[in-house]
Amino acid sequence: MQTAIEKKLASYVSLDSAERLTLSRLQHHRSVRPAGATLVDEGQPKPSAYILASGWVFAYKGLRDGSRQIIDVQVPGDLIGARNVLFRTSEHSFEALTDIVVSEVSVGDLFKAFGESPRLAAAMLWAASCEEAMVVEHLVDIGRRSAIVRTAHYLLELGARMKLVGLGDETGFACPLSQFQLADALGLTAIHVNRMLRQLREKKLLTFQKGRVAFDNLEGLVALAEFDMSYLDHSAPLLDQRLRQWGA
Amino acid sequence: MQTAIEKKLASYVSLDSAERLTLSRLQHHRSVRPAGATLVDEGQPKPSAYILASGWVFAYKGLRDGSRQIIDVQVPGDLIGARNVLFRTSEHSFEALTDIVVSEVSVGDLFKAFGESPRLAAAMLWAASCEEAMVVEHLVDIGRRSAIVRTAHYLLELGARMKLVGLGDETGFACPLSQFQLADALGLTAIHVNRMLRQLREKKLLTFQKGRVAFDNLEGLVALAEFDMSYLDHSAPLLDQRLRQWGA
DNA sequence: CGTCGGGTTGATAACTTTCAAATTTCGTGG
DNA sequence: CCACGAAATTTGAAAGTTATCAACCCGACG
Repeated sequence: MQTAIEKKLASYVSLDSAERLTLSRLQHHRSVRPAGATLVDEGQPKPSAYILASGWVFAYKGLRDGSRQIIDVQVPGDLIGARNVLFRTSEHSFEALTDIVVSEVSVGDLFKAFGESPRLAAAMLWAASCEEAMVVEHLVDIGRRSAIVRTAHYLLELGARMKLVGLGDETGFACPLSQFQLADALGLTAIHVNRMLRQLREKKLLTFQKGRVAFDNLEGLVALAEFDMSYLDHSAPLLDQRLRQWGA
Repeated sequence: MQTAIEKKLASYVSLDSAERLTLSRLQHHRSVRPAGATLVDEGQPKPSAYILASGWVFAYKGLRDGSRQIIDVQVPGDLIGARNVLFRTSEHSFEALTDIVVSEVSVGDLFKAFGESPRLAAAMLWAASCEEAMVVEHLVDIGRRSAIVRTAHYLLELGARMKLVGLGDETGFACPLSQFQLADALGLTAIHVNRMLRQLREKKLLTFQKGRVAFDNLEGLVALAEFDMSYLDHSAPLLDQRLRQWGA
């Protein structure tokens, strides 16, 4: 069976069997963590990354006053800690939102894999670059969009990402975030998130209940949120073209 | 004379004369742009990056309703477009805030330089990673800090960055941002920024007037903003240690 | 001299949080 | 299977923060 990351990367570039083997070797050190487990703690150097096979993880930064800001959430197929591993100690913590299955990947193995397959490296860097684009989009979300638009936009983005790994479609997806966690991601209060969700429900745009986000009116939702998913699109053709340019 | 980027990178790792030569070769294609010029426009692929030699640039994303969010600002010594160049079309626009001097760097030259000197590559990736950490910090700023704390925090960060390239000290720095632009960076209204600046002035913490930010009471300011500059610290020792680990 | 882009200020409106409490959901032990 | 308690969701009312609207000031510039 195809793991989430294999599915995702395959949608970026076509990988041959040697590359697929390299990728699957990266996922050897599997482990299971319970919901609530801390993967990487703020401030501690952690010279390994994780590939998330199943479940959700989120990266957050805690503030002195006890509040916190969720930077981004990782869904199956995402690389965890890619940014922090290479050159910096971790600036933020990672916590499992659900029970998860992760593969620990050491920096050495990652580099070795990159050396064996430039195409694989390109696909993974592309994925990392998409995740960074999402952080930027998140910044815009929080900085300049009203609470309701922000909420809609964020849930649409999550839906698009889940669809990319086959865990969601245009009708919705399973979302384990509590309203408190959603609030920490959106820079709002849980209470206000609740009201925004009610508004969205009353407008018959989306329903978020019992751990599932249902897009009741996807078109209307996209219009409300000004959602433009180009920042996380596949663009396999573009990536392939770039690779050819560089002779990889 | 040392350019800003040379000064900055030298503070990360010690570069030998060959590496310094490589770095200076990257800065051959100098050009001057007037304030207000657009370097990279949203949505257009742009297969080159820029090294900013002097002046300020900012990256922003415009929204349909005419408002915009400034993602980050680049000060002398920063690499512009590093993120977008390698694998993605540009998600946001770059605009010169002042008259600037930039060196255009093609992807090819960049890769070649990286091949010639792993230490140089590490230093530049480190710098890029610091810039990313600043975006994350910016996200936390906007998401979870009050307007006044946010304003103080942001100006402190800019001050720290300017100090890194020798353009500022603990008394303050020259800051060409208008209150409108500061507002677009902070996710606030220019009017509200004005009030926050007044409050900071009345508390004798900082004065922002005539294009200069003066830290009237740096200690108090750091306390108010909960400013912890570790996310953009030098850490030359750490980087050197990592390099040795990898045998570079 | 008049205009124009910033900056400054006040009054009012809108949005979001805070506080308080009721209701529902869900896991656990009886 | 039911009861219980903890956690999450939901709602209302009041308070606080930030945006909007409307002026006015000021220095730069043609």
